[in-house]
Amino acid sequence: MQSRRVTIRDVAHAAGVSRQTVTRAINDMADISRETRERVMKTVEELGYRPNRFAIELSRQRTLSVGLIIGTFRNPYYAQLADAFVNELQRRDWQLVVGTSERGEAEVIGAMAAQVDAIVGYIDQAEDEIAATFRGMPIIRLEHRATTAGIHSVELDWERGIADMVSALRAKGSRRFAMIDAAAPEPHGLAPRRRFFEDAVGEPCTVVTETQSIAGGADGIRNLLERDPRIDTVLAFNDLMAMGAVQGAHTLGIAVPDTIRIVGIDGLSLGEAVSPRLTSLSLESAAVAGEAAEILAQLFAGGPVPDGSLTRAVTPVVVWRESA
Amino acid sequence: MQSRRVTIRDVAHAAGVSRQTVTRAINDMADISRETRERVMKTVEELGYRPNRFAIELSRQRTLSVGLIIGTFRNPYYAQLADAFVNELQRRDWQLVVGTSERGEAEVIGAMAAQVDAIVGYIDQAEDEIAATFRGMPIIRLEHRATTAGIHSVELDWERGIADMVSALRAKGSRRFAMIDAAAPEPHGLAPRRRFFEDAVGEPCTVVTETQSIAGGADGIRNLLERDPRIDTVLAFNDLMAMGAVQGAHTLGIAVPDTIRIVGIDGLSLGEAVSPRLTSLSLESAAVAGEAAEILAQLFAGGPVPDGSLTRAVTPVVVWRESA
DNA sequence: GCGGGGGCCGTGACCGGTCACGGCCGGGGG
DNA sequence: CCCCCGGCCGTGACCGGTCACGGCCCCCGC
Repeated sequence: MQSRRVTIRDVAHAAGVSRQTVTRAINDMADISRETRERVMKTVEELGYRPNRFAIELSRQRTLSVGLIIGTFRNPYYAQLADAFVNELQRRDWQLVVGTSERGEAEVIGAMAAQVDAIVGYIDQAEDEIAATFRGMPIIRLEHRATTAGIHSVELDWERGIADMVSALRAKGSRRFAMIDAAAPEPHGLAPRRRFFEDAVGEPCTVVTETQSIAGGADGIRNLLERDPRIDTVLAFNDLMAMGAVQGAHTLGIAVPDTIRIVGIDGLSLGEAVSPRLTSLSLESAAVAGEAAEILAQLFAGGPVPDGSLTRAVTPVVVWRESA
Repeated sequence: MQSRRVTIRDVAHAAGVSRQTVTRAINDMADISRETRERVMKTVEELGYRPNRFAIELSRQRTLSVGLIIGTFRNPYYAQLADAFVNELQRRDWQLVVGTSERGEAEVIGAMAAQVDAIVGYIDQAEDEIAATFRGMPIIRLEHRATTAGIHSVELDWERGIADMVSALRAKGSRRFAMIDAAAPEPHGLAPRRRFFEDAVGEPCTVVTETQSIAGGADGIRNLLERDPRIDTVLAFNDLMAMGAVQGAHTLGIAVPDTIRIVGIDGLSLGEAVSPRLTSLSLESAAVAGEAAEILAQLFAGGPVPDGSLTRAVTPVVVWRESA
């Protein structure tokens, strides 16, 4: 392991050429003869030269890394979202640096701000505060529409997604709806799930509140059935709870989806692995990542960006599998 | 949105001082009066100045970002590993950029190499090939011991971990062991699971092979019991399959862990959420991340690094919950 | 009155690349 | 024979910060 990094000057000296010629060789540029290029490349090889990324970016002024802020990878939804972003950004040759808001969102964003060209993710802090702290830094908020100039967003159209789901369920014969809500909603204002569900169903429906876990889902369906045995369709707060619910139904000897339909929210691919395979209102992480990337591209292009907020919406759509 | 980035020179000019004074103000350095500092900071605020990270790193020569290569976030184990790395690196003020080897490991590593100061992760490529391509770049292989000079590793001591697990199980009364193996082992040579399990058990035990999913786990326990009804302990290839197995046992009316003990492999926190809570041979992702970080620190320190490979081992340890 | 030290600030070089430009040389057309 | 052009290569400036150093001024002590 060499003590000091070998620079382009070292290579140039060793190969008996100028720095510029080394650059030409490395970057496949014109104005260099075949043999010179080969000689330089051989020298590069021998010296183990790796160009300094900071120097490159400094002179090229090209932008390429975006920070993603999520809650935690231990939540499968966030993991899947991260997966979507990796794929999307990888496709565009951008780098993804991830941060977890577990130990202080502000700190993480701050540390990240020095390293990335844009930040996208689940952000709780007051928008105006963020906008003030990181003026000039492109920021995209996920799930909720941004209301502050300079902060953009890709929002989820809960209202339409849930309404579509309910009417599709009705078409399949659902009549008595119920919901297993989560006890302590995460700070990101996940309330819309329940609100729009009740709106779409029209009449007030039975709702129980349980802990966000598989066990909570199992408890949920039991409590639900206790209150109203004629329920034929259950929406769970998320896929994990929905999985618990189908498991609970199974224990209770209730056929899913024949006597009771169960649908989750998230659209986790994990839902493919259970039996019956879980039907779920997908939060479309791939689409979210795609739209975010589009906004980013627009911002990076440096073209005429309205001084307000760029917003794109994706509507959740149910992926029909077996449980409903 | 300003058309061009505002630089330190702009700030200096606007505040009527030199660049160096601006630096002093920004970085809380000495040799600057209170009032000058305040004036400069106000100018910074007004102009929306953000220092260029590339310029900073170029002149400071500090290293700070490491790339993590995993299979996919859709595999909960990788997600948990990523989580552990985010936490570990965040603690050390290093940045984490992640890459997924789904669409071409070589491409991802290549793209990453230009952006990070070290690479750690699950790597399949021939080691010597990698070493040749990225000489000088610190590389840490996960799970498997590196055999090529210049490539380091933190390996999993499957042998000891599994042996300890088996003897602990024996102490609890287990006598007839069985295993639900995975049909198509991932390329990373996951074979050790079965091999060391059979070694530890001593006598040949019943093994069935199923698909890597919850449903596969359920099938597995059914098939296992068909072959040998007296089985009292089952090891599943991973936690997902183990969850399927306990679910399947439940369906069959078999008490877990009373008549049959079930343990998974991974140590997913997801196992906390099911009922009964899953006992699992934890792959200790936090420890793995920690050891990797230690190696990284040693490498970055620039001290005397042996020309061979740095290797640390972590032994899987079972987290006892309810299923065994 | 003079030397020295500390507070405060500015200048030039440098980090490691890239870019714009200019020079040299050989060959072909007028 | 001259000129021009294209292939090939090198030089200086620059990207936007930081670092080492030096200068100025004021105050204090002898």
